[in-house]
Amino acid sequence: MPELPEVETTLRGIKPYVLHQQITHIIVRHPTLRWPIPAHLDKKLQHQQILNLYRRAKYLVFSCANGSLILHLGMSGRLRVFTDKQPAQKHDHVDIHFANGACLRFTDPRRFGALLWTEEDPEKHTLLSNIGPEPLTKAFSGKYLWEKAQGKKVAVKTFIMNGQVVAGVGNIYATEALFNAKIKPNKKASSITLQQYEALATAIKTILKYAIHKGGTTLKDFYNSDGKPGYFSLELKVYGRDDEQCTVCGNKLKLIRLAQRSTVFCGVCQK
DNA sequence: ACATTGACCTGGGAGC
DNA sequence: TGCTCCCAGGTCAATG
Repeated sequence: MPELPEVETTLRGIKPYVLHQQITHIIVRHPTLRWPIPAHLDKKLQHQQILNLYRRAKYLVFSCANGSLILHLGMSGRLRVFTDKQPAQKHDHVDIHFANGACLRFTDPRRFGALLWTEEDPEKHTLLSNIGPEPLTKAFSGKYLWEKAQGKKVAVKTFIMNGQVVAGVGNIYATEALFNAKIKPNKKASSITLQQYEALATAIKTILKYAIHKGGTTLKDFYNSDGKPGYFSLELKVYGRDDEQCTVCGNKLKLIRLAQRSTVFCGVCQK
């Protein structure tokens, strides 16, 4: 499920219940995720306090005195907090229990998610060390994108979905941002002008902020909840709307595939 | 260095 | 009802 706004919303939802709390034990029911959960994770985490909890790209980092847990939700992962006993369902793979009685539960039907342990600076871990700037920081700008795109022949959509270019822009928000910036997704990255990249950087920031704002209204869904979080309350203008009419010009929206990902756009509005 | 494709998994919906 | 096929919000690893 998660794109950056959903991961950010998850972070904000669980933070009040787990930050500064001490772990009593963890239960691993299904250790084969994208990579195996380290066998010694329980021993490493036992009795540790969560000293810091933050998001980098779509990764969540739980820092303790002796190392850090790096967690990714993959395509279908969820985290929820329980304070009462809830029987584990089919895809509830990991529980992290805290001294305050809270249980942080990781659920992931497709098991593309990951829980890894590192004892170095998490930023130096191979998964995090080559990631581009966070899209909601000043370092991410139209000028940055334009400079980075020089000599790049990939489609502009594929370019902005590359985590080494910018962190955490997934298929939905890439598709939507390109529509808002009026850029055709299959154009070569190097052919996009500085002015267009400025519009694109602005569109990415605006839509991510808006989606996080929307997600913020559903924070309760991470606590003692069986229901699905309110992802996608966002009104999407093109994603998933192929063959429907463009909301701006009425033209029929087209579906193409770029780097094996569905891509919807308006052939009239996007140049 | 860059670009493309395969791989990892399960579930849900369309079509027959 | 049930089978087969295709698709899904990610991204690393291998290959050209």
